Amino acid sequence: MKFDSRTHTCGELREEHVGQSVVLNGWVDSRRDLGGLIFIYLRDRYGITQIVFEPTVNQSASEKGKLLRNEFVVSVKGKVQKRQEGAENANVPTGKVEVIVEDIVILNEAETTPFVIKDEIDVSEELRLKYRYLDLRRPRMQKNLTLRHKVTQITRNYFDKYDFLEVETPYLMKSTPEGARDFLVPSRVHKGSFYALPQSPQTYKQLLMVSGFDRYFQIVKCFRDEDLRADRQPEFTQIDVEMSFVDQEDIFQLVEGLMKELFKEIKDYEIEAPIQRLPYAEAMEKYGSDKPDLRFDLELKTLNDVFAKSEFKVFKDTIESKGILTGLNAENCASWSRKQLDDLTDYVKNLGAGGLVWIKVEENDLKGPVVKFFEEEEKKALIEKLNAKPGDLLLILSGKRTKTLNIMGSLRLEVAKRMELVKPDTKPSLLWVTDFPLLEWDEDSERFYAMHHPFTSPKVEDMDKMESAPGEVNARAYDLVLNGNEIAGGSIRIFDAKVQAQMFKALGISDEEAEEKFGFLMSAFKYGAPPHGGVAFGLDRMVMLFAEEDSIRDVIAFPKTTSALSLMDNSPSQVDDPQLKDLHISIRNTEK
RNA sequence: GGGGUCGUAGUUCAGUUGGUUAGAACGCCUGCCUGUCACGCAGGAGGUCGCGAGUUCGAGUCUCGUCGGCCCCGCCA
Repeated sequence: MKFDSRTHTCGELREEHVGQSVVLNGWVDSRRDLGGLIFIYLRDRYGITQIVFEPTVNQSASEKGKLLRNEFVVSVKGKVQKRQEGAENANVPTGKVEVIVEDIVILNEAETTPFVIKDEIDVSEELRLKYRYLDLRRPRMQKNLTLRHKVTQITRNYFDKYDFLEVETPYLMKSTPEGARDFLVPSRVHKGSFYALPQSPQTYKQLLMVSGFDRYFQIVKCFRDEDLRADRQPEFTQIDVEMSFVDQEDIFQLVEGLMKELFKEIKDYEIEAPIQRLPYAEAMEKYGSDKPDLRFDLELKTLNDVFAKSEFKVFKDTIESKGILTGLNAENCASWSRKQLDDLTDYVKNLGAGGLVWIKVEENDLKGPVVKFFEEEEKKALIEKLNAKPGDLLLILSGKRTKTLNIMGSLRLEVAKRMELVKPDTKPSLLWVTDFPLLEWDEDSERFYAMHHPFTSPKVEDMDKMESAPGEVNARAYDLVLNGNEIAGGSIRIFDAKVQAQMFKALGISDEEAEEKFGFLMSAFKYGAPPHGGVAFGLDRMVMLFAEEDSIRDVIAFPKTTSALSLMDNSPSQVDDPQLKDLHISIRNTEK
């Protein structure tokens, strides 16, 4: 059904329309004024169509055509005609036809835009963000937002198909002590009190389970007041899901089904099912990451055994202090120059490593600054362990276990990038990382923090260690990883008030505090809470990966800069004193 | 909070050792042009070198500060 005066869009006309009278509306994308004859590319979100002004057809229309400039908004009426022999344009889907203009209305003029509305243009992101409404006219951005829409539509249909209800949860809620910094909203009615914007609807969706809405989902904004990154914005969108009477396997099935549909519909790609799984401990040791990119191997090997008796001081100290020696084999990279190796060394040093040991494998020997400290046996064992052959480059890091593995994980990605291991036709890698530790020790505050969140259920078999050895307890938590990006995470939740109390205790949260902050949840659990669990997807990241963009900013209509500013509307901004007064707020003097 | 990097015409950039009037391409404006599609040709306009101090006879260039973009560490249950 048509809702406006257009008969067709600018992406629609083909040879079959030749002879038809049409009305097109759109923006002037470009003009080629040949004097008498004028060609205009007319653009809307569906495509581009060439319209032609010929003085002999309509003198006054042609005169108006002369006035057109880029980004003018026009409505044209005319006849579709086949383009002349040799004048077709194969680069445009509508390239075999054109519209000969009989009448034109200039709906609006446009000043010269700060940048040309074209995909190929090279313009700073700063300017794109300032004039976001113009940036969004570019086909690339239109494509990205269309893709985003498609992902949410597929998602809604998928969950609807399986009886999930989309329920909206509040954006104004109670501030929580754990987790990210909250965005606060001052209460006008209640002097000195604040709402917080949700970091996620976690507690609400659990309460919905208690209420008997056994299958819930919501595509929902979440807010975290932390520093930004290419893949982190202060407000972002989650596909939030929760189910009752389920275990981990059920969630895996559900998610797999959704991923299958998304990949099929969007990339026309059949994912390999079941999605492979990797326990957290193994992911860390083999790939130095809890979200490993498995599009390539480059597996890390722990070398403590190889150098158990080493006299090389760095290795010896590491082994004595129960640290880790981890190495990887960059195959056929022995030809890397001294400068390249220095760059790699700087790379790991910037991440906090003491240094980088590099060894080039030659026909009959190893070569590198520290090889002289190695015994023959060690060399042999090293070659065997890393499966090294002449021409390979071996990289070794040593130090505290977790930190060193993390740095090695980053180095692994850097090396893969330099080796160009990911090619355009490389298959995507989807995997579940499972068996996360429940708790994480924080050196600074000398207490445990929940690795996932404080409502995550411990593994049944680890339950007895909750008091004796909380650091060794694993969680019924899982992350979905796509090409080295965490795109979803979830867990089976605690649904027993007693276990929840144990958890708060392990976190060093007093009964009083637990009651004050989460009393409503604890209380709800007393009235018949079903076992439940769920998952939440980072929609922005997922769309970013499908769109093959490097930043989630490119799949968000109006994103913030890395300093959390909106360059378009200049927010955040100061507000008038009366407004503050209403909210019982005064600004502290922060002058230096 | 910290590290890196960038900021010069509308845009993307060049600008030598600190030295005459800060350049190019694209865009824009004017004229010519009836088959262009990166149209072509001829001409023209357009600059607070992010901002503020300092050094110097002289600063786009050196120093310090500051604002902003991007990437990363910390942070992100």
